[in-house]
Amino acid sequence: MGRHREYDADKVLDAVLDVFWRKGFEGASYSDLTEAAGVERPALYSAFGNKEALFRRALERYGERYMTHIPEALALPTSREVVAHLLYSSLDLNTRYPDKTGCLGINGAVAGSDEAAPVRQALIDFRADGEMHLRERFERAKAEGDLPPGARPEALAAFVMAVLHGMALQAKAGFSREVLRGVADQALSGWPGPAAA
Amino acid sequence: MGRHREYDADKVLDAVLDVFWRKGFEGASYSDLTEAAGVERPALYSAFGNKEALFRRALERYGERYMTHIPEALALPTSREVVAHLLYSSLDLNTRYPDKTGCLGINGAVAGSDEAAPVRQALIDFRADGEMHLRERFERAKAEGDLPPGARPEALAAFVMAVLHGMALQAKAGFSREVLRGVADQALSGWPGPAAA
DNA sequence: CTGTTATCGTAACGAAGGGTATATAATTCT
DNA sequence: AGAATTATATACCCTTCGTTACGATAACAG
Repeated sequence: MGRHREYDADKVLDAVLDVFWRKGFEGASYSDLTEAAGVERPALYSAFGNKEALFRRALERYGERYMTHIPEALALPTSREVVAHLLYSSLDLNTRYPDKTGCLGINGAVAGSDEAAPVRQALIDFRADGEMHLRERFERAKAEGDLPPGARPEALAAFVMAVLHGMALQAKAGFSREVLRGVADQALSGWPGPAAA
Repeated sequence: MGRHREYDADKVLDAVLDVFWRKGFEGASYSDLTEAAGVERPALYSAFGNKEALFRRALERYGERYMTHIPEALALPTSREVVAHLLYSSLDLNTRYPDKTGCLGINGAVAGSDEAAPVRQALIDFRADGEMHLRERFERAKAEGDLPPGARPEALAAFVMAVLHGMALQAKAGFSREVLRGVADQALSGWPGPAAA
């Protein structure tokens, strides 16, 4: 019983996600969020909790809605294809929406006040999760002979993540798809093949 | 004539720089800055202007004090040496001070409120300046035959910057020197040599 | 219809943000 | 010494921040 909510909580979360994507956690004010969501302040609080909880929900949704290319990539047969898919699909995501370039996993928070430390840690964990899956995929590739015996899955995974994050920063800085494509190409050109010693 | 200032403006700027390095532009409050500098608020204003002007001065100083490895790298004889020096010396800088990891050029601001847009642009310009010098260096390398005729200096420069920035983010996230070394190694392993077609 | 329950909107809260007015202390010039 | 000038320090300004009380409104159960 009781009154029904007059807004669509999913749409609200999407609107909030967009704002966090553009402005990051600390850069997005509650007024920004409520205005974008078309909802009054107490509605956001009652539905999602405080700003940090709201951000975590938005990050979770980001993973579900926009990170679908990661499992897609990991399922490809060779490590080279995994990396290629990861690079080019991330490039696309980072530049697809002109009003929210880059990646929430990075834009959300890099540096900031001490109060926002838990949010930064959540983002670090978020990125570490992807890196872990990638490392495991490369370990498998190494075991399968798809990567040379001397390959270091941990280093390769960290390298791919570094390029992805670097590209995300560049996208946020306004770099064109073409330039980012050159970055991805170069990252891929040095990828170790199965034949190497 | 008039009273002498009781503090060392250079030391104050260094202290301010450290805070911005750790917390970024918007994450650093004026109280943080004055406390670290050991100086009252009006002193900062009278010496450097408002927060944005103070940040720009700090960024300028950062370039002078901490980016000395860039001209060093550019002066090396081959593009491979240039990149190697850039990667490993940046790695060192990004992890040298445990209390200010990463790079001010990135930590300073990635995303944030609309009010801070000029500061973000200043940082974008700051990074673009380094990339431009790198691209010019690679163009020279190409002309000298140090890079193959098919090499794309713009893409190579963007790639190196992407790796550098990705590593800076990883350093800020707490990655160890060893892992970052693996990233740099992999970035360098795919570098085009003079012999390629 | 009435009582209960949950949402809505207004309006406010205390805290912290960046930025200054002002009065005092220190130094130099005349 | 006295006037002019510059730095220091206290204390405050106004705005915005995240968060919440509270009364009005709407839906359901009996």
